[in-house]
Amino acid sequence: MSQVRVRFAPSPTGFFHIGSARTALFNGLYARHTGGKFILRIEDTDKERNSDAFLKVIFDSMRWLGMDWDEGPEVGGDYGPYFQSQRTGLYKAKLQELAAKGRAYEKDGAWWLRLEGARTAAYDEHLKKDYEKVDAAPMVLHDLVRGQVARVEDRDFVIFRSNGEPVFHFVNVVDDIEMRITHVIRGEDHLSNTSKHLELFKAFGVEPPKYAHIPLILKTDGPGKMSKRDKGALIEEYQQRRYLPSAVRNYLCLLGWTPADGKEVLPIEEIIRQFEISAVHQSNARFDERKMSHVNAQTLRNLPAAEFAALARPILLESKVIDASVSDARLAEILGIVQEKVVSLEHLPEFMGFFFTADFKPDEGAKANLTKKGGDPVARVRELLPVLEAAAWNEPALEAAFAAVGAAHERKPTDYFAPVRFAVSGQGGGAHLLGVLRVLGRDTTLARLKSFAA
RNA sequence: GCCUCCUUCGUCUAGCCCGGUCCAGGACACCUCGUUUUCACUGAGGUAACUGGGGUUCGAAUCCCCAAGGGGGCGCCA
Repeated sequence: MSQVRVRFAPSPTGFFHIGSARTALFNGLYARHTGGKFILRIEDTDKERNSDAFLKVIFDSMRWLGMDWDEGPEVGGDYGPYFQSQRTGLYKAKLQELAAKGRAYEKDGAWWLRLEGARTAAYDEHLKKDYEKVDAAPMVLHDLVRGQVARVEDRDFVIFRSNGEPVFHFVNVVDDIEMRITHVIRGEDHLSNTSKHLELFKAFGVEPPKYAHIPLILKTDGPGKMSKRDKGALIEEYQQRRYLPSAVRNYLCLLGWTPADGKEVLPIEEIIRQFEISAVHQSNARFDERKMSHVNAQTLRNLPAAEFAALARPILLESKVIDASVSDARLAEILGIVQEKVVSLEHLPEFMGFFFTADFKPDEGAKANLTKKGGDPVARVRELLPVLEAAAWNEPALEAAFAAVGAAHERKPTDYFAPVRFAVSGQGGGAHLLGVLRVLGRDTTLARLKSFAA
């Protein structure tokens, strides 16, 4: 079989929707899996609804997600131009081709595709109007995901508007032919359009590509598919919230497809290796922000330390937690104990800000919890202070100090943990406490404890 | 109204094609417990599902039919 050629064909009419991202992703995965080509084509035939700003959103989002295209805008290719607005001549020529065959005709200023079959008058309950029903043969689709799906297209449809512009169904098919597309992977919302497309391929006398209609992403709760107004529906939201693009991509793969080996958090190379269209699910999936967040956290913790640091530094700079004077070595030391606990880059500044300033904002909830377990927190810190002052500043010694003070006052060593954490960080949770004290350093730790106990 | 797709824990799903190994496995979330480390960590447990009804069969989550529910489409939008 010849080389696989798939395309993602968005219309720059809005934001980059999570469903679009996944469609693009599945196309890209299939291209990479098979060693084929991934083509980006911009469907901007409707001038009323297009904008250059939206175009940039598509490019930025796709690149952010690591979905680079082999042919298309900004990269070129042998089958361009890749903007449908620049292919008008081609569409007109193809329309003439159908007209010459007697398969297209003009009516009310628009051009229509003429279906083959006997005609009768009928009434459409939905549109509340009469129409000419065509007794056409069913179009049988052998969908790679859904199997055989037959549907009858029973009336002629518009392929060129009266304003001279071609409609979606027409350009979509013409370009798939001209661009030598071998597989069309798209959302299930296009399933019932496919009979129109198959009629067009038939009219052109061209063998249609293989189709794969993938399930849709539904709202977390409530009826219907994700709409752009739903929380979490737009890729830019994840960029703003510091999600790792690889984690977003990973989660999106899990919506509609399952890795054969059952591992859910896995690198893109492994996803590409395992990805099969035949394994794509048939049923729609509900979007789950919490699971996505979990995938993000897992991915974050699995990052090599250097990579984590490279991501963390600009975020900490931007939030003014650190300035440029903080050395890589110092940052690495802190990040070393933070990475295993933090769940998102978004929360990194508040999670580790106390390492750089004593002027942190105490967590009121944590403060309220202090007295619950260990009694009076100030008393605990006072008991502990002299022992810590005498201790060597490494984790085993610090652990021994907590144990000693606990034994001396007939308390559990852990009764001292929460007060100490709160005193040095203002928080109720966070990185491993002994590590925090070690990295914070003897002087800073003791100073904050004294200040707390004063 | 018509066309079409889908239907396993709250959610994402494995199993279904090739019926018995499934009183249905995993993950997220939730709950409980654990550690001389509190915790946004980690470990161990737990609650929780084959939409319903017929049929085929010795035997059905798995095959067939019907119903119900959900999704999508029905535009000179894409």
